[in-house]
Amino acid sequence: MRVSALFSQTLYQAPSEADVISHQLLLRAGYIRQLGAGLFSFMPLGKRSMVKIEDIIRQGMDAIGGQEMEMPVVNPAEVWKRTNRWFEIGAEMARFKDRVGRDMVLAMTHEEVITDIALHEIRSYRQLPLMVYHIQTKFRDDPRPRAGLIRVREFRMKDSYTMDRSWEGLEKQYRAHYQAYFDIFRRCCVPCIAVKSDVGMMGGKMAHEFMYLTPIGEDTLLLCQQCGFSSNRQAACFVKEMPPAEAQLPLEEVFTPDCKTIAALAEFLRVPESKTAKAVFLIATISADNRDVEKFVLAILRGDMELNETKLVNAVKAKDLRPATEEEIRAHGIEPGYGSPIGAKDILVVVDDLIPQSPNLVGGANKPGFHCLNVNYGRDFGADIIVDIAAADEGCGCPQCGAPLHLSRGVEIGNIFQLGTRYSQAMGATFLDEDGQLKPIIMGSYGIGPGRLLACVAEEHHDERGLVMPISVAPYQVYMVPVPGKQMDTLAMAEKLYQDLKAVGVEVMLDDRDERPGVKFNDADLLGIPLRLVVGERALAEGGLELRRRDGKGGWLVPPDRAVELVREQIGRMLAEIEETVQPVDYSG
RNA sequence: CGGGGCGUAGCGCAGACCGGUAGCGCGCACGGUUCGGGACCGUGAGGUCGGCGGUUCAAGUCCGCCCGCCCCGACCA
Repeated sequence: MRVSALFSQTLYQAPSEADVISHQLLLRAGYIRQLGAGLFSFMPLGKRSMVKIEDIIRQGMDAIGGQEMEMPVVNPAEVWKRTNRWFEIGAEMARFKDRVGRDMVLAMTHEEVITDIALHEIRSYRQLPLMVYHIQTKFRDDPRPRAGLIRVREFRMKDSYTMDRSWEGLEKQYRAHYQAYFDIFRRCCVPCIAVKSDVGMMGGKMAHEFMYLTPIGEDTLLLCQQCGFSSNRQAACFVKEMPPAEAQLPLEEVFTPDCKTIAALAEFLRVPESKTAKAVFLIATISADNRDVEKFVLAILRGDMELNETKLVNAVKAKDLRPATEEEIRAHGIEPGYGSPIGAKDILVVVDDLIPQSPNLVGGANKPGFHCLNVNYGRDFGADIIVDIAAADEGCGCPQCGAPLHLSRGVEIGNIFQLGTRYSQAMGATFLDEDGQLKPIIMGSYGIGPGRLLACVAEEHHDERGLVMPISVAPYQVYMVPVPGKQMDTLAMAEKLYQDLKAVGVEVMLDDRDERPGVKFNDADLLGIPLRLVVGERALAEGGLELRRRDGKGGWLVPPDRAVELVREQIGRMLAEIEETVQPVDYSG
C-alpha cells in the first residue's frame, strides 16, 4: 500500500466526543469513522484488522469442527414469535414491516434461524453432533451506545451453534469452545478471564463470559484471588455471614424523623446497618399467556446489602423491572421511606434468604416518621418467595473458598451459553434417537464480537505515540519510510524494496508522500504498524537500513541485500511469540 | 427513558453573559525556502453559526420547540 493513496488520514487531534483511548486512537489513526450513535464505518486500515481478527476466529472455530455458513440479517417475525422472543424482547430489537405489511426484524442473534434450519435438516441422531458458525452483521438498538467500538448498535458478530443428542455432547462442545476462545483471544493479544454469567435473554443452563479486565469496562465482576473463582456481578452468589442467634423481642414502634435512608436510620438509632431491613419497591412486567401484566414487587433485604436486580428478575420471571413511583407505592398502602410489608396490599413479596436468619431488625412502620424495632420474619411478615437477591460486593465471602471477593471492571469480548432445549423445544427441532424416541436437539450458542475485540486490542496495546498493534491483527506488517537524501536516491531504493517485499507476501506500506520525515515517523507510530523500515542516507552510511519493532523490543541495522530476508524472519519471530502464548487452560466449570 | 454537557470551516476551539459586517490554531490549495521525530514565509479557498419558529430596525448571541452527539444512571454482547 502506498500511503499517498490510502483512503483515510491521520488526525492531529481526536474529535472531542471520543473519550476512551481506544476510540481516540482508532479515530486518529484512521481505522474507523463514526456515522451516528453506535454506528461506525471501518476504513481500509480498520477493515484489514477486522478481517484478520475474523480469520483468527475462523481458524479457531474450524479447529474444533465448526462449519462456516451464513444466515440472513432480516428475519420474518414469525420465527421469533415461535420462541416467544418477539414478545419478550423490548425496544432493543429493531422491527419493521415489509411492503406487504408482514412483521420483520433485524436479527440480533440467530438461535431462531438456526433452529428453524435444524428442524428441517435434522432427523436422526446419526446427523449429530454438529457445530456451525457464521460471522454476520447484527443490530441491537442499544439505549446507550458508548466508548467507541466497545458498545455499538450495529456490529459484526461471530455466532456458533452446537447441536447434540445428549447433555454430555453439549458439555464436550462447550468445553471445546471454552478452550478455543482462549486461543482466539491470545492470538489477538487480548488478555482475558472467563467468568460465570447470568443467562439473560438467551435462556439456558450454564454460561460463561470472557472478560478483558479494564477500568473502562461496563460489567462489574467479582474475583477471588485465593481460589480463582470469578463471576459477573449479575450472577455472583457469595457466602452470607450468619448473624448470631437471638431470642425474638416484642415489636415496638419508634419515632424516627427524617430517616428515609438506611444510613440515616442506622445513624439515628445507633444500630449497625446489618440490623436493619431494606425495602425496595419495583414494578415487574411479567408475561403470562402472551399478555404483559404489571406486578408490584416488594424486595426485602438486609440494610447492609444491595439489591441484585438480575437475581430478582430471575426470581419473579420478569421481562422488565423498574423502580416504582411514589404514587404507585402509596397506592399499595405503603409509606415511601418508611415502607414495610406490614399492612401492604396486593403485592409480591420477595425476601432475601438471609432475612429469615436475621432476628430483631429495624423496619419501616408504614407511617411517616416511624419505624419498628424487632421486626422478625415469620412472626411479623411473610413472603411469596424466599431466595438470594443480594448483590455481591467488595469483600463478600467467596462461594468456593470463603476468601474476600474483589470487585473489578471488564469488557465482555465473548460468551458461551448452554442453551439446552429451550429453542429446539419451542420450535419443534427434534431427532429420532437410537432408542426410537423423538427428542429435542440439545443446543449451545457462542458469540464473539470482532469489533469490540479490536477496541480491546487498541485499549491494551498503545503508548503515548499511538497504537502498538500486535502483528497478528495489524493492518500491515511493515511501514517503510524513505528519507530523501542528497547523494542517494533513497526513494528509488525504497520502491525496489517495496516491490520485493510485496512479491514474497509481506504486507507493507510505503510512505511515498512528499512529507518531512518527522511526519512519516509520527504516522508510522500512530498507526501502530509492528515493523518500521527506514531507508535513509544516515543509516546507509553505516551500512544498512533501520529495522525497528514498534513495541520497542528491538532495532537492527540491516544490509540492503538482506532486508527482505531479515524482515520476513522478524515477522516470523513476532508471530511465533504470540503463538507461544496459546496454551491449554483449565476449565473452571 | 431520567440527570448533565455540547452543537460556530475537515479537526480542535474562541465569539454568546452585554444583539450591530464570523474569528484563531491545525489541516487543505498555490508559490518559494526547507528536509531524520507533526518546519517556515507569502497568497488563497473553505461557514444556510444543528433545524424551525418567535422577539427586534438588526439574532451565532435573547425566547420557544425540535434534531443530533457525548457523559452519568437505567439497560446490555
